[in-house]
Amino acid sequence: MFLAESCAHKQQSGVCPDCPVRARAICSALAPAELEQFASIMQTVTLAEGEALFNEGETGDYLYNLTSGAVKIYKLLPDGRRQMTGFLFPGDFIGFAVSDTYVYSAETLSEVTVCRFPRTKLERMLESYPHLHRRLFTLASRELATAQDQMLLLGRKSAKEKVASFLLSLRERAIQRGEDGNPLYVPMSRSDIADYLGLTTETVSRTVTQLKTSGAIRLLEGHRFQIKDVGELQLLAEGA
Amino acid sequence: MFLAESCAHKQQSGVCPDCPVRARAICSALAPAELEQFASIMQTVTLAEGEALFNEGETGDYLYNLTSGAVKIYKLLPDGRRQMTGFLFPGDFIGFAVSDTYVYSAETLSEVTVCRFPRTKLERMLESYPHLHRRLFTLASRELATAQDQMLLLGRKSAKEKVASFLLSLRERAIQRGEDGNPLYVPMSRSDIADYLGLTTETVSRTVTQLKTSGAIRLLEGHRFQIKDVGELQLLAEGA
DNA sequence: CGCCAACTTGATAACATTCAATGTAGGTGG
DNA sequence: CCACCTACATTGAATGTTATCAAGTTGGCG
Repeated sequence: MFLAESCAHKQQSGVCPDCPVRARAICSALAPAELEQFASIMQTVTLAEGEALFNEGETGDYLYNLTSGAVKIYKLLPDGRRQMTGFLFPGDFIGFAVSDTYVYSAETLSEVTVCRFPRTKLERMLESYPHLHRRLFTLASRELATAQDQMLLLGRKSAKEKVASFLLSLRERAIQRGEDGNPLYVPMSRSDIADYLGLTTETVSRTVTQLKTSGAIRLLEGHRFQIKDVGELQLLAEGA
Repeated sequence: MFLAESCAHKQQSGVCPDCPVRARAICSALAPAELEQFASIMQTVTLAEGEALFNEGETGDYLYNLTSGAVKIYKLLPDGRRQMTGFLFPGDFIGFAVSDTYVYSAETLSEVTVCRFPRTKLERMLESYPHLHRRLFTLASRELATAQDQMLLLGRKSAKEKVASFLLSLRERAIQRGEDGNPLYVPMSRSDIADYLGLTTETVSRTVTQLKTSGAIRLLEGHRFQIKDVGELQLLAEGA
């Protein structure tokens, strides 16, 4: 829960062409010359685990693109109840904004590097490169579809279905990023998972144990899950 | 659950300039000349209550803009469990697509009129008018924020908080559309509301009764709710 | 006026939460 | 290097909110 100010700010130009996540990030819509201008308004920032990128309610001065590590996005109720609205991985864009303040909080789950864009400068650049809006629209639509899947999960699935769905979606995204997804790296705590799935830590723990006992998964060292039977998990995820 | 084919298809050009929802719809991004081209690829369609605009899994041949009436958007699990992902009102856009098939179903809650756009033609038009993507991005971002609020509701709020939040958000949107929002028109059934809030019809009914008994609301004729104490409802919605 | 669907109300049950205790692993300092 | 400490995870028992099952009631529409 520390602010981003405590971290190293390195101004780096000319690194974008070699960026490992460029194909999936917003930058994929840019020609080389544009990419250079893009890089000129951007800072590469490294954050330690547990640091806040920003908090709900703060003025949204920066937008981010995650290049390594993982980030959690959440909203809070006045009494402290928390709902994760997403987990972000390399290539993901952070800070879709409708208002001038952030409508959710973002915090690192691991050491993280991000490309940070001052909002005003990025907006000015978007004026000149309208095709970037197309890219942003695509990314936002995709996130919207994910959000709708999550609503189905939160509103209508049982604890077991939720956990199975969660593991499968993490795996799916890992594969999208070019990892093999099995064993699956699960960097978030039981409590983070619980707040993502609308459950308690205890229920998540019990359910994971059930899946372990039933032989669908196996827990490995270092926050890694081995999925022993993907098909089984897919059946569980949809309530079969 | 009937298909849209059974309804009247009226080709109407030149009506857009007078459109009551233009300011809030995607069309607000268009200059008069562009609007005319827009209208030329569009059909105005009227549907009766209970008709499907499209179903999850069908090829997404059309996009829609709702001009009157109300529409429900939902996803289904294989065993029939349903999650509403949204209710749409005049001015709302239907059919943000990431794939070539619809990822949810849309069905009318009342008699409805929509502007219907063939996807391929609209996409071709988007090529020539890139600023439309900006508009689409804004609309998608807004929907994304709404979806995140809904995740918080589904994952972390009690039945009472859910119902209170629901009524307030309906009211908020009615006000945005220029209606006064009190009494509030609630065109959806208890079952629709339940599937939106992740509850059962019985629980929604009981909770509404509670709100009625506590004096926060009053039920009027014709699917109308009078909110007697907005502040009270706002407190309930956030768990105070 | 009567019928059917939607809504309400009641009794019971289940799933997940809450409260509580124990177990485990990673990191720190002696 | 090991013991300790803390945070995280697991397990257990009891409780509670909401779901389920089952009647009734209302209201809209032919």
